[in-house]
Amino acid sequence: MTGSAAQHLPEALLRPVRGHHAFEACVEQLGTAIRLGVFPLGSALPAERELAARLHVSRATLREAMAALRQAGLVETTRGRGGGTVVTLKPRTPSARAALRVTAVKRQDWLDALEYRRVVEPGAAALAAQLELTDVRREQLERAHEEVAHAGRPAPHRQADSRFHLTIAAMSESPRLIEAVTSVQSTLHEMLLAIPVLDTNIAHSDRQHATVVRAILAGRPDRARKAMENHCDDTAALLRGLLG
Amino acid sequence: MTGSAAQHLPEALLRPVRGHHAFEACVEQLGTAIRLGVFPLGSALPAERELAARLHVSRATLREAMAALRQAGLVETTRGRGGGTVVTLKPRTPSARAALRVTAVKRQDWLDALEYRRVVEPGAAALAAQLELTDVRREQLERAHEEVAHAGRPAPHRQADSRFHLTIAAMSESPRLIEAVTSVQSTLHEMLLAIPVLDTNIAHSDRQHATVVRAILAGRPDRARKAMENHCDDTAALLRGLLG
DNA sequence: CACGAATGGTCTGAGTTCAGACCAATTTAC
DNA sequence: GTAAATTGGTCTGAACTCAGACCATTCGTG
Repeated sequence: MTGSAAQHLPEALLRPVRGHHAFEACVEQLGTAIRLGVFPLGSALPAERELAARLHVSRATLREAMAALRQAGLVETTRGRGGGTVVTLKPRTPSARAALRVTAVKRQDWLDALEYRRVVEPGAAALAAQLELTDVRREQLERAHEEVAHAGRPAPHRQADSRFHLTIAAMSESPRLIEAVTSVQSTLHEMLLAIPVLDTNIAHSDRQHATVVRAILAGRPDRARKAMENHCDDTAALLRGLLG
Repeated sequence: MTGSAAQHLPEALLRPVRGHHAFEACVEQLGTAIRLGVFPLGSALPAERELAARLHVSRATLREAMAALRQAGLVETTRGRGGGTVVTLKPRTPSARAALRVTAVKRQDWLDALEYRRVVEPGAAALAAQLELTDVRREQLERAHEEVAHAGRPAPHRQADSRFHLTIAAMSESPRLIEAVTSVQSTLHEMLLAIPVLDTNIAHSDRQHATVVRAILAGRPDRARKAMENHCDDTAALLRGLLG
């Protein structure tokens, strides 16, 4: 028996091979993107055929998802050339009531997301700082940062914050990291809807954003990572506190 | 137009909603686990009903996957009580010939995996070091480490190395990190099959493993992370060199 | 030996997903 | 104003996946 030491591994490793049905996954991904502000209010989603191709899903399945989003009031659709599907969802304001329904499993998942975030977001920031960014990219980053500072409170600010973090992830140019940050921001967004955070922290948070941006633009990976770690730590401490 | 700055995000963010069909995903996950040594030669897989439940897949689908693994010679199955499915695959020795078929896309994916690894594995090591490990866990870690040092060359050593890294990930107790490390080790394994590495590096690698283990057992997160970063950097440099 | 328990093997009917062709509405180009 | 292009809307038959019941084989227990 060569490998009895591996006894504990299958236990930890075997995980669901995929989450749920294809159309549910589409609803979730598109809904999340809309709520995070990747597709802001009034903007158009890609055409069905393109979207289906992007998500590796048949058009029929994608359309089921679109119907769900339409029914939920997130988007509206018009036909013909120049038509398409447009975002109609106004950013929601956090409500404390949702916090009551937090199960133990979800709580555990949220805490895990905070740990994970503190690994992947600083990693993405460091990677972004390490690359030679084009002028276009540098501008995108500065723009995303400005929008956070100038966004209204509280819902638009939340979306702008998500976009800021996702923009940094995109700068890393690592598909795996981009996916990791997207998934973690989605969970974070869910948490923040259930656990409203006070305005007081926003100024602090914005100062930390500025530090991260400076480090990335200056090409200082270690500094960028450290700055993002501080930011994640502070946010996490706040959320863990409110989670009890 | 509130969010024109987000123009670049959908481009980077929209990703396939799921990889492939369920049974292909099962084949991949189980095949990977077997090749990585999570299920060593001669060990038994969990019973079909349990595996199906674990992978969130119907038994019918799981059985299709099992049939594929059986046909590929990775496992053998016997019936009746005390029967089950047993691993028959001997660890493969790397062959240089496979390297010829590396497409540009795959090459890009491999390089991404190296970047990603350098983020998630040090993160997992730090998290593991930060937790209060039970005696059982400490022993599992030491055991996994010893096995790497004592494993035969080259294929069993490769498996033991995977198990070692996966063990550290499991110690982090973060489902997201465990999945990240599993996925990255799978890609790494694929790379190492195509790009054989010389024995010379193994001694160096083992010394780095020892440093990581010491830091984790001593409860020094920063030290553990740094040590794992060095290890990832050295492995990555080697592989990038051989990839050209 | 007989029975129970655990395992893989088989079957069925319903629901999901797919690829692709085709229809309908609308705007743009000429 | 007409034609082309682009978009969403609809339909079909095949393949995949599911849940669950039931069968066959083997081992341990009494």
